[in-house]
Amino acid sequence: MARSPGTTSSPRDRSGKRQSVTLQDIAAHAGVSRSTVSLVLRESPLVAEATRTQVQASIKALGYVYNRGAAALRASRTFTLGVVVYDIANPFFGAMVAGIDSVLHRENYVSFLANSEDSPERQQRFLERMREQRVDGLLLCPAEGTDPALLTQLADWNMPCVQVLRHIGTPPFDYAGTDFELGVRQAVDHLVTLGHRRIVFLGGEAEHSATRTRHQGYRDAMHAQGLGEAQRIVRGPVTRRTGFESIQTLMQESPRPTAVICHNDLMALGAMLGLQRLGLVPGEDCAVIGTDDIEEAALSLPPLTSVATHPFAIGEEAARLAMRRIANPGGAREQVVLKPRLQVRHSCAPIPASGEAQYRRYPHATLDA
Amino acid sequence: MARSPGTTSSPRDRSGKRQSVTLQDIAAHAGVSRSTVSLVLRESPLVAEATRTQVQASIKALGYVYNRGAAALRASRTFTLGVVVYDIANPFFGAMVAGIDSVLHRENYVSFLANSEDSPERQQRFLERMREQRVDGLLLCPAEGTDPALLTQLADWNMPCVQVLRHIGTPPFDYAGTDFELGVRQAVDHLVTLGHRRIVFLGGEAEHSATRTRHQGYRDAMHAQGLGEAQRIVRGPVTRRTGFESIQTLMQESPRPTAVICHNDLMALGAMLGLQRLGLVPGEDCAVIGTDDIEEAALSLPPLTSVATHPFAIGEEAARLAMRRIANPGGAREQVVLKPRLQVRHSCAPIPASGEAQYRRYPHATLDA
DNA sequence: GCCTCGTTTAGGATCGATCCAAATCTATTG
DNA sequence: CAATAGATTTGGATCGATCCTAAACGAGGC
Repeated sequence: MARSPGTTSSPRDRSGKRQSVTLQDIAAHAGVSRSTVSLVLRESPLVAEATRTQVQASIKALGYVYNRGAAALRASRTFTLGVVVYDIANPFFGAMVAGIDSVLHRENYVSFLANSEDSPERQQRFLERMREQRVDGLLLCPAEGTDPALLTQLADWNMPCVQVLRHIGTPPFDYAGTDFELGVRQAVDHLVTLGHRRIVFLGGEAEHSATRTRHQGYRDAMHAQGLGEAQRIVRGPVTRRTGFESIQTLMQESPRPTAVICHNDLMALGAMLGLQRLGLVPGEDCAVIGTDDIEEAALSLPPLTSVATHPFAIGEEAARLAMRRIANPGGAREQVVLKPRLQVRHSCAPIPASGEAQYRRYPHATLDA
Repeated sequence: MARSPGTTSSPRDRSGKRQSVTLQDIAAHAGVSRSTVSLVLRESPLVAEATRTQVQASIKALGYVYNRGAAALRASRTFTLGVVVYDIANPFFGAMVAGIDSVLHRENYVSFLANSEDSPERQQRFLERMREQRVDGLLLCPAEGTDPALLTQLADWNMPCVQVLRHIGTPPFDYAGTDFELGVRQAVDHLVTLGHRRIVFLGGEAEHSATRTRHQGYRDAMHAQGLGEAQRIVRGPVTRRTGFESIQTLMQESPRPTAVICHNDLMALGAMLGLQRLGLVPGEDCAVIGTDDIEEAALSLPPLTSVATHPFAIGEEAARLAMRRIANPGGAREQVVLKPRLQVRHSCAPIPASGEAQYRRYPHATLDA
C-alpha cells in the first residue's frame, strides 16, 4: 500500500470516465514496481514468494484484466492461431474443429476460425487478416484451386502453417491428415474378398492431394488384385447429389458394376438413395462403401460400411503439430498421417455363387459400431 | 519522438534483425507525417486525393503490414468477435457458424470460436480470455447449466453479447433464434390433420429455453386440439441413441402412440431406426417428425418430415444483431425470432379410416425438397 | 565492519498504432 | 491587401504491456 507522497496518478481520479486498471495501478496498490507485477503475471520464478502473494492479492482486489493486445505489441507471441476450413457445415470438419479446439484449450491458445467456402480469394483475405492480427500460426485446409505459391508466401511472411487433410505444394511442409491411399485399398480388398470385381470409384474432380491420393489408392489396389482392366473412376463434385445421379447412370450400363467406393460418405449416402430410386436394394444389388465414417453412416439403411478417417484425431494432431512448430520454428517439417480403418457395416453383400438364392434380408438395424 | 536532430532512425539500419515496416517508415518514404498515413489507412475523408495516392503507393512499395494489436491498444475497437457454441460437431451448429462467418466476412470482422462442450466452466474460461483479447462483442449459445448471473457479469464487463438459439436470464437481452413453440405447434397440427391423436413428444431433459419453449408449444397445441389428456412428454438426452431406445419402449405400450415429435432430427432419425429394429415401418406404424431439418433429414428412408429452423439464417441474424449492438451499445435490446417452417416429407402417414387397406408403399426416394 | 556475490526489484525505453489540439496552407472576401 | 473560413497536415502524448540494464538488498566470508 506504499502510496508514495508523489503523484501516483491513479487512472480514474481526474476524468469521470473510468479507465481500466493497469499494471501500474496494481504496482501502486501492492507497493512494488510495474516490472515486478509483470513478472508475477508471467509466473516468473525470479520473484519472491511473499511478493508474489501480495501482488496476486492486489490483482484480485482491483479486478485487473490482462490486456493481451498490449502484451502482444511488445512481446512476439499472441497465443492465437488462425484456422481455415472450406466447409464448416460439413460434420466432418465440425469434428475436426472440435479436435483442434480441445488441444488449443489445453495449451491456453485461442483460435480464429474462417470458412473459405473453397474460394482462394476469400482464403487469401483471411490469411492477410491473420497476419495483421499477428497470429502465432495457421491451420489450413487449402481451398480448391489454391496456388501452391501460397506456401512460399507464408514462408516469406515467416508464418508457421500446418496443412490439414489436403495439402498443396511439395514437401517438406507440415501436414496432418490420413492415409487415403491405404483407406481405399482396404475398401477394394474388402470388396474383392466378398467376390466383387466390377468396382467403380466415385471420386472428386478437383486436383488436390485428397482426391489424387484416393484415386492412386484405387488404381494400385485394383492392379494388385489383378483387376487393372476393370478400373473405372467417375469424377464429379463430392456431393450427395452427384452420388445420387452418378449411380443411376452407372446402373443403366451393362454389365453394371457390383460395387462402388465413394470419395466421402455424403456421396455414398446419395448413391444408396439413387439405388432405391431405381427400385434396387442398396448393398444387395450394388455394394456401397463411403469414406469418413461420419455419424450418419451408422444410421442409414442399410448401415453404411465406411473408411473411418477420424476427424477429431486429425484435428488434435494438427493442433499439436502447430504447437510444436511454434515452439521450434526451425525444426524439421513433419507429416502426421493417421491410419484409417475400414468400418464394416451392412452395405456390402457378397456376390452370391451362381445358383444360390439372390434374396437376402437386411440384418437388424442397430446403432452399435 | 524528438530524438537527436535529423535522425530518421529507420528501423532496420543498425541491428541485423530486420524489423517490421511501420507507419513511420511509410511517412518518411512518402514525405508526409505518421498521422497522415494513419488517416489514409483508415480511409478518412480528410486527406487530399493526391496525398492519398502517394501514401498508398508507399504502402505498397514497402510491403507494409497493418498491426491490429497496436491499433487496438490505442483505439477502442478490435474488429474481433467471440463465438461460443456447445457442440461444433453438430451439423446444425456448423451451418449456424457458416452463417455467422458469412456476415462477419462482409463486415470486415473476424471471430474467435470456442466449443464449450456444454461445460459452464470451460465457457467461463473462454469468455474471460475474450475479455483479455478485448473483443468487441460475443455471440453465445449458453452451455447447459449456465448461471443466469452470467448476463450481469457481461454487463459489468461492458461486453455486448447476443445470445443465440438458447437463452438464459430474463429479458431484455439480445437474442437471435427461432420460434420453437410455433414449430412444435405446426407439427402437432399437421399430425392431427392426418388423424393422429396419441402424439408423444420426445424431448430434452435440460432446463433451458430451447427445451422449455418446445414443451410449451407441445402442451399448448395439444390443448388447443382438445387433446390435453393425451399429452405425453418423454425426457432424455437429445441424442440419436435416446431416440432409438425411447421409441422401442414406447411401442411396447398399449395402446401405443401413433406419432412422435422429436426435439431434434438426430433423435428422430434414431427413432426411425428404433422402429425398424422392432420390425415396424417408420412413418406407417408410427409417424415421426424431427426438428432442425438438417441435410440428412431429406436422405433418410422414408425422408423425414421436420420443422425447419434455418440455422444458417439464425447465424446471419445473430451476427447482424451483434454488429448493430456494437455500433449502438445503448440501443434497445432486440430479439430476432425466425419463424420455422414445417418441411413435409414422407415420415407421417395418415391414420387410415377403418377398413381401408393398411399397406402403403413408400413414395419414390428423392433428393428434392 | 567491509566486501563479494547472488537474488529481487526498479525504472526508462520501447512496441506501433490513434487521438487531439494546434499549425499550415488555400481560397475567398470585404 | 489583410482578414477569415475551410481544408489538410502535423507532432507530441498516449494506450498498457515487456525488455533490459542497473541498482538495492541480504547473507556469508574474512
